[in-house]
Amino acid sequence: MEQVGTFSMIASVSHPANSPRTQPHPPPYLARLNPEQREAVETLDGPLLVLAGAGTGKTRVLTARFAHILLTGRAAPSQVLAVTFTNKAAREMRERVAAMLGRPVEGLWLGTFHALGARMLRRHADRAGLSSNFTILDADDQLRLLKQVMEAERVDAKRWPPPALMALIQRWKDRGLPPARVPESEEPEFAGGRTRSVYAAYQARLGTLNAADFGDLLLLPTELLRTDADVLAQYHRQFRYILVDEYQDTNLVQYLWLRLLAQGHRNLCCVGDDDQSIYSWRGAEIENILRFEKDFPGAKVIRLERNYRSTAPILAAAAALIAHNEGRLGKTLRPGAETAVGGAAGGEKIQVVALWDSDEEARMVGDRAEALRRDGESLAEMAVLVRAGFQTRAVEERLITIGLPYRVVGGLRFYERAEIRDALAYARVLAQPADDLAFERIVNLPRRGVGETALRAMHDRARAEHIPLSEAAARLVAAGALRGKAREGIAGLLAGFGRWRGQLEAEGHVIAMATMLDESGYTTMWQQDTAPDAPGRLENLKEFLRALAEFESLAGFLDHVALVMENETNADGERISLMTLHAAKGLEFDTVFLPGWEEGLFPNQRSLDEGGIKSLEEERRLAYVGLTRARRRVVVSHAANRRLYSGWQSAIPSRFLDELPEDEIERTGSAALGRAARHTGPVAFPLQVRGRVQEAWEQAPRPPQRASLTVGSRVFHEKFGYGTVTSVESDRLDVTFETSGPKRVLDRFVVAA
DNA sequence: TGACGTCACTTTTTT
DNA sequence: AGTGACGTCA
Repeated sequence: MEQVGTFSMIASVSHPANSPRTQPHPPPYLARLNPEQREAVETLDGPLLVLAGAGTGKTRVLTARFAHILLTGRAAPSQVLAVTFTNKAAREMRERVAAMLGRPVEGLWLGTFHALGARMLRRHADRAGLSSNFTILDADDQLRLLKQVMEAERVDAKRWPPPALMALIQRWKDRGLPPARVPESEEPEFAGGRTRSVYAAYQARLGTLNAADFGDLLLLPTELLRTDADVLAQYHRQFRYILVDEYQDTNLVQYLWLRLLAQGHRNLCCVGDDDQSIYSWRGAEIENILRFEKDFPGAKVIRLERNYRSTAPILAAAAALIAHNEGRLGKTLRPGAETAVGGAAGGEKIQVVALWDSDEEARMVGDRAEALRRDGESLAEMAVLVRAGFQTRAVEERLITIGLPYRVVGGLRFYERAEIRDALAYARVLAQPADDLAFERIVNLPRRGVGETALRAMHDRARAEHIPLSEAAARLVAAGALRGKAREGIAGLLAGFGRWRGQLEAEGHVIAMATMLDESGYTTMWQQDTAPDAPGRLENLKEFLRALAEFESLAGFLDHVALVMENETNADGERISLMTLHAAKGLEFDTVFLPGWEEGLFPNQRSLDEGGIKSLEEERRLAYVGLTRARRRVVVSHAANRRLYSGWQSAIPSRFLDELPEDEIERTGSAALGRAARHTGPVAFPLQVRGRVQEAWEQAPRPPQRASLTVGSRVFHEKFGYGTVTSVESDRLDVTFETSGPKRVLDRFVVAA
């Protein structure tokens, strides 16, 4: 995009008129908007909700609005608060705003909820009982800390799984509840009714460690704004305009934080799409967006419904699907004036492919992707979007076999690998000797003969004298309280940290870090490791140092790591993308494959068990997100049998398939033709049975004496072989198979033996 | 302290 | 099937 203005424009634009609409020649960033978009950009005063459907130009509106605020002189960059959900979105907005203004913008409060929360918390750390260089703990550290606290509080970790308690605490934090505010009535039947005291102890422990967990980054600032009128007033003065992206994904504490900040000027603009709310499991409350007009009286609501991304059949299918949801604000996507490809009338139908098993499904995806590439389509414009991460594996294997380049997005993340976390722990101890969690991780890594006994001694001493672990270790060494290897090992490590800190001062963080990894023996440990992945880990460590070198200080780097847990997107070469539906939100591709549309998997059974109808609606929104990622072509598929753990599981087609409009889809597939099709080759046959795959399924070999199947019946299943029925529940049978163990199958897939 | 065997569990999604 | 937690043994 060409540069549209500079700050020299500000003067000329801001003075003469408050309403830019009255100007004869609107600036280019306004001219290219449709009327609704333009209204969303120009409605600056008061609360505003922009309901932006998929592909309706949401990002364009947000950035144009941002630029508009600055260019009309309504506010300086530092007076606008812009919140996104992901780091990627924040980066994008920053770049686009800079492009519109024609230069980089300094002093912006633009970032993710967590990054901005952290920034605020560092400013006022003392008021939250922390010092400003507090450590941000990741999920792993949180859990380890909680386990320690549970032990100290004598809560049996065997009976009460720590992850469950962690989830409980996080949920409280998501709702803006510090320990003191959790009502007694919410004490669950868990941990012997002591969850709240464990929570309190956990928070206290965080305080002594000078650490905050992810939830605290929002909880503590919100608590601060709530209780400290001075701080609140300070931010009211500062933030004249507030912009929020993906509002449908906010949780309660994020809502409270925003509401407190918005009380000042009431210029709050939230952009979101209730049909794309897919994070309730993480505490997001779709009610936030549904309630907006009540929460902010006098709010204006603008709907963006013109979709410039997808073909008409895709939009029709998505609209029909999402119409099955009850709790919606209501909004229908329709093709925009100049629909990208195919025009409003044209466009390929949605393809629904029925396969025999997940292997065949993977083959279908690979073959079709390959065929499309032969026709000249770019692999970079194709994506396979799945419900659950494990589904990518089958596809990956197939893509490797046929040699089609792919990348898994959001799979294993760089900063979660063991060697990187180890290196980070070293870095943390270097930066903050009091970081007990990090110290504990590396004190015996590589092995230094520090076992349970030595560790316990350190813990005891630390607790008794209220000092960090590393300090306790030093005193134990000095007092000669440790023996043999442990003593030497710890003494050597502590001496090392002394040197490395000196080096940090003198020669900078990169040199110090590299020396530390070498001298501590950590690098050597991997060099001597004969495991096949050891060289790769060493390579990762080098990459770690490269990443470190891009930051000015160790502290800056550590913050980045905690908050920007992204995997480096090495966008080298053309690759088809594999990712979960969640990870795909906000992206778009020409061709989208949606495998695994089966009951139990999608909609996901576990999700349904937990949340009932609400969860079903969320699953449906996930399907909606999947469909609307596609510009030109969607291939949905489902398999009758899926590899699960070590064995196979049979499944029936997803109910979502029945919710797609028959006119917009084309059903093909080999599954319904049964065994014969599998032996005649990979060709996909159109079903002849009135296009209804469901009916074709029912034509599959069916036991004539179906009704006679009872507990104890001996049956035969195509995939699992012989077995005995252990229970019958309408058309579902539990069968213990002789070779593959107990399975739940549909009666139509077995015959009496 | 560390090596080895057994066992249960996994697969929903992640800032 | 692959993994991690846990117990037993040298």
